[in-house]
Amino acid sequence: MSEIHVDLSRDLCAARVSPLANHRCTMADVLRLMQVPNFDLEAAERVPATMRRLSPGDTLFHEGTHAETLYFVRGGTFKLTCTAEDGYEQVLGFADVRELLGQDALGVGEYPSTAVALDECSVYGVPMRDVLSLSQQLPAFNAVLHRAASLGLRRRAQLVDVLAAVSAEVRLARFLVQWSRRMGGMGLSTTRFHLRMCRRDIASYLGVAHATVSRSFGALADWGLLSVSNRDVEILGLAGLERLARSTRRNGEDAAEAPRLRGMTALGASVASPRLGPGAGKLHAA
Amino acid sequence: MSEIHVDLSRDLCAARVSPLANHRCTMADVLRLMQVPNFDLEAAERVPATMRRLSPGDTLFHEGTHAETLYFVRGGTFKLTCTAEDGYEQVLGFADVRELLGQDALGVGEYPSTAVALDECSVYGVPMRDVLSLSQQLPAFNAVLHRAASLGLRRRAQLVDVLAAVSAEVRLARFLVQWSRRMGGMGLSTTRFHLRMCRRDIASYLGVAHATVSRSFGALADWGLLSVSNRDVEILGLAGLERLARSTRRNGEDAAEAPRLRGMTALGASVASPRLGPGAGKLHAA
DNA sequence: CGGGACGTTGACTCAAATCAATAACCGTGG
DNA sequence: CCACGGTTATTGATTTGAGTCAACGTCCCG
Repeated sequence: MSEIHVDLSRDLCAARVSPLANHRCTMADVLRLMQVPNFDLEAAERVPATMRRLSPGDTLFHEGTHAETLYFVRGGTFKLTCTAEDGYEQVLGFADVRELLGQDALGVGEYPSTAVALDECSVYGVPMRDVLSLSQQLPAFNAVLHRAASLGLRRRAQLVDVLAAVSAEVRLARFLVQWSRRMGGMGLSTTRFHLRMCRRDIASYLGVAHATVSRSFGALADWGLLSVSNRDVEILGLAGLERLARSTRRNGEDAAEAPRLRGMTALGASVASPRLGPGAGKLHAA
Repeated sequence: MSEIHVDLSRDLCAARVSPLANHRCTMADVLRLMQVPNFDLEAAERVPATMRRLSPGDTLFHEGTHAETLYFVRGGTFKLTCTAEDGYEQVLGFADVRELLGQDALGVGEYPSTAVALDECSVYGVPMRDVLSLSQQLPAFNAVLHRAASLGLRRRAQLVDVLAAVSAEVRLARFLVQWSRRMGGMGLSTTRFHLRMCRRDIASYLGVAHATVSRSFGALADWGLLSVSNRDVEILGLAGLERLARSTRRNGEDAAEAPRLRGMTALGASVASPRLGPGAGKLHAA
């Protein structure tokens, strides 16, 4: 409700700054972005495409609207959601550089989800109705589409993987491991990063209440696996976090249970006094 | 553990009956199966493909093995799973006629999931390494692939939808509604059907304990929404079931119990007292 | 310096996991 | 035909993890 209001105002704001600013570019830019090794440069440059910038909170497309454009994320991070009719917003995932947005609309004609920019973003756009014919004309583009489809399917499997975990801590651990790998894949640090989404979004992605996300972060910090300050995360024990993430059904005890009731002396145990107010073992205290 | 043993023995058994029985056929058969309206028949008939039959329990491909073939389900139902290293098996979904199996392996070269036949099945197979070039040569095939990718993405979203539900009853309701629609899409009854999978598989798909699935079936039966005997389900109140499936976070009670049900009077609405004791509306009890 | 969104923490309650026993089902074979 | 083991399904008793509600602290932006 109030979120929708915010979205709209943000949209208007962005529209003022750059009113539907679709800069012209070509398919060659798109293929370069997608790191296609070699392709028919001349042909690609004859195919027009668009480029668009978005600010945090801007909506790239809304669930249910007619799908006119297939997008390629050039930079920034998007949040993909789908909204139940009672207003509950389920986060389906996050997309960053080189991911496709709107591919799941190819068959149906309207977007089944909403894409919202989480930070400064830019995308390339290709008209949806040209996609099929273009994929015939440009084999390189076709390959990109198929690879992206395969990757998209596995991205969704990741979400399933997270939601399938029993405990909230394990879900969060899996999410963080995924995020860490994603950061690594982009050449960034796998142990220190800034989460672009708010707790509520994480909670929705994990399928838990947002209060539980806070508690789980606290638990992971207590176990010495990470330190967290707001959206800045530093993973202290990546191996331990991965082990925890791997745990299923009640055998998570190997990785997690020991510290819980005991004073957790085994792990390094920098948790002198458990409740010292906000951030006993937190980052921002240092 | 024991399941693996069973799978292997079944595989061997099937291998005895029809040892790798890949019947020859052509791409034209595949395109006909996929209901492509018009295509280059001559060209399609020049492209070889294979057909294979499977019995219940047979494994079409194992997670992690080299992906040689893209499959098109010709008949029957498959279970898609992925197995954690500790042996826990997460059911990712079910596939029936006209769905693609192995498309998520296109980019990586090995299957990220396992496909097991739940009943008598048959599939067409197309060599994975030919898929890209074939999609260039046969626009109809290319269109099929893109449509399937889009549909596959939305199938996964369905699973997310189920796992995102708060209560076990709502999850089961969503699953049953999905299954009902799927049956309807195949021209079968939307209200009476036979589930091909065991409770354990349903539980894994729903992300709950298998005992909870039983209880949820019981609850739905108590509420007069369906009757169930083993794997045979009859939906008595499809509208009510859909309303229950739609409910989220805490307002599920509105949908499940008295208040909201008044909207759908025609159904009998025999939901007087929530606690009626076991087996109030069961089929086999009558 | 508010105001509003975001984040953390506590208390309470309840739905569901777990453990466990029983009962139905099914193919096999005496 | 029924007896038999194995798998699958239901149901009960008990415990606990996490949802909900609510209060408070924090950050940021106008």
